[in-house]
Parts: sequence; structure tokens; C-alpha cells
Amino acid sequence: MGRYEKGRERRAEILRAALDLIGRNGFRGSTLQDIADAVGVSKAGVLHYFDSKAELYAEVLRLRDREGTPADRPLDVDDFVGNMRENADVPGLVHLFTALAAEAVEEEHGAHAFFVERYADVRERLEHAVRAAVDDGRLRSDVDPARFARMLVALADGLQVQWLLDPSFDMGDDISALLALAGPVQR
Amino acid sequence: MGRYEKGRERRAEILRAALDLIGRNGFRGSTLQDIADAVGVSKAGVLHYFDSKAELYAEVLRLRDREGTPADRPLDVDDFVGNMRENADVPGLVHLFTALAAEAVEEEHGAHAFFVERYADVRERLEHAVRAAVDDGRLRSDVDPARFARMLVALADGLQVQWLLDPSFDMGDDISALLALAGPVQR
DNA sequence: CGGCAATACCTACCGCTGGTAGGTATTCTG
DNA sequence: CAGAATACCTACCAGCGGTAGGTATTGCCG
Repeated sequence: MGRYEKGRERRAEILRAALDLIGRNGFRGSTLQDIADAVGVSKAGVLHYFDSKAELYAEVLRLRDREGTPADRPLDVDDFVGNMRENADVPGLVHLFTALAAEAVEEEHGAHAFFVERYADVRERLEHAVRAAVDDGRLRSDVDPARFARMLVALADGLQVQWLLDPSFDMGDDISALLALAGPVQR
Repeated sequence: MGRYEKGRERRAEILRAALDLIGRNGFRGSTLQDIADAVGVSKAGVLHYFDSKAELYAEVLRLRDREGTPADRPLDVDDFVGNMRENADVPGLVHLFTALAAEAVEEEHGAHAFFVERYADVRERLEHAVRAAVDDGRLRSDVDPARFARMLVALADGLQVQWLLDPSFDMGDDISALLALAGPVQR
């Protein structure tokens, strides 16, 4: 199952082209043919590297994840706010993420495995970060880390949909608002 | 532009058939042809009543909204928790909602108008409910009603995606948790 | 009642999409 | 340098949402 070097390069080329196209035309307007043309390869050539379009898109998102925050870094709750603000610069990818996630809910979907893993991973890392914040006294002691992590992720996802429909608010502010509500009781 | 009686009945039949099919097969597995067959009409017959599949689906969701909570009733923040729990009984529709909403982000999409209106409406009604709760002292006075309404909706939408991927938690509990965080400061 | 516009709804067709079959050319390994 | 693995092509397919343009039916109005 190993790839030749030429193969690894092509694969990377395809992912990069897909990323570009999505950013430019949105992912609904990007077909396998478009991606193939952009790379200078046939449609079947693209499908030689990815079993389906959905899987290709999942890999695009995985690539983006890797290029963003390194997965091994601890991740703090406040990073989440920053991540959210950065997303405002790449609406195409945000759209891809939300739409694909909602589609991939079914087991047979080509991106299902990706989202299962990704949600589990993000939730777990966030849970640790929340627990740390609770221990530090930066979050109220009655905050349930697992639930709060799920809520943070859910809030982020939901805000993205509303923001795509009408980008007239700052998603980071709303995440901050949740963190503030869970902050230590003042007064 | 008025319809004959037969037309109005057919239209209703189609919507009901679509609703049924979605509940049974999920909406990804339901094509215009399937819906047409279920009603005993041709594909073109269906498209006589709806300009596109997306618009048909939007009408399905609109129907479901009307059959649920009456739109004129005031709506209280706690209703939201109950609504969320009810959704657990109709995963097909939940899937339709989240996936279509994420798709319909683009202006040209057949369901775009529906979601713009619906989000605006729900947010506004929720904002009033939040303001009332703040005035009653059931929510902290520093809660911004507009923002909090948006957050509630976002949390609900986001939870639905995670719940569809793994329905092992109660979405109502997480909504409650947000309301609790925004509740009056105790101790 | 009769006429006639609006509506209902069909068959046939279209372009495009993601995906497959099966071949040939290229790359690397022993 | 043999030969398996990989790269990647052309040709093809079924199914999809959607359109064109026709005929049959409905209901209103004089």
C-alpha cells in the first residue's frame, strides 16, 4: 500500500488544488472535474488517490487542521476564541466543514470516520483544557469538563452556520461570552 | 397564481410523503423520484409544485415548524429545552435541518430564504424570551439578550450534529446547562 | 349551460455528477 | 533487468435534479 514518490507529490498537489478551489469558488461549485483540471490530471486520476469526493474533502480538512494548530500542543480554552476569529478569513473552508459534518452523520458517508475521530479528539483535548482551567480557578468549580467541552464545540459549530448566513457579528465574542458565563463568580 | 383544490391537496400529499420518506430512509436516500413514486405522480408532477428539491425540503421543515409550536405563542426559554428533547424522536428531520441549513448558506440555494427568515424569527422570539427572563431575575442581569439568543440557537444546532454522530447524551441537558450558567448567581 | 383561461401533470429529454472497468505506461525493488 | 506495484488514462455508466412542451382537467364567468 506504499506510494511512490511521484504519487505522494501528486496527492499533495491535489489536496492543495482542492483547498485553493474551495477558497475561491466555494466547495459546492467545485467538482471532481474542476479539481482534476486544476492539477492537470483526469478525474479518474484524482480518484486513484481518494476513494470518493467526500473522502478527498475530509483529507482537505485534515490537512487544514495539521497546518493550523499542531495537534500535540496542549490547547487552552482561550485558543478556541482565537481559532474562531481566524476562521472568519476562510469562509469557504468553514462552509465545507459545517456542510460536510452535517452530511457525514451517516455511517456510510465517506467522511464519517473523519468527523467521528475529529470530534472525539477535539472534545478530549478541550476537556483537559477545561479541567485545567477549573483547577486554576479560571472557570467555576461546578463546570463539568466533558459537557462543557461538548458545549464549546457545539456553540462554535452553530455560530459558524449563522455567521455564514450573515457575517455581521464576531464569533469569537460569543465564545468568549460562554467562557465568561462559566468564569468565577464575581461580586 | 391561485391553486385549484386538487392542487392544494396534491401539494399537501407531496409534503407529507416527503416527511414520511425522510423519517424512514433519511433524506440523503430520498430522491425526487422516490417522493413522486410514494405519491403516485411523476417527478415533473412534483416539480410542478416546488421549484426545486431544496425548496421542497424547506417547505417540509416549514410544515414541521407549524405543526410543532404555534408561531404566535410567546415562547419561553425553557420551551427550548423541551423542543430539543422532542427532536431526539425525529433524527431524520434533525439531519435534514442541519444539513440543509449548512448547504443553504449560499444566496442562490433554494432553501436560503427559508433559513434566513427562520433564524431571524427564532432569534427574535428567543431574544424577547431572554429579556423577559432577565427582567424576572431568572437570568443574570448582565446577559445580553440578542447575543444570548444567538448562542442558544447555535448551541442547539451544534449539539444536533454531535448528537447525530453519537446519540449517547441528552441535548436538553446541555441546553439546560447553558441556562444554568446564565442563571442568577448563587452562594 | 358553454367557452376559455388557468392549472394539473405527463412523457421525453438534457447535462452534469460521482464513480467504475479495464487498459497501458511508469516507477521502484530485489 | 525482471516483474510487481503503482500511476493514470479513455471510455463508459446510472442516477440525479431539472426543463420543454405537450395534453387533460378544473373551475369561473357571461
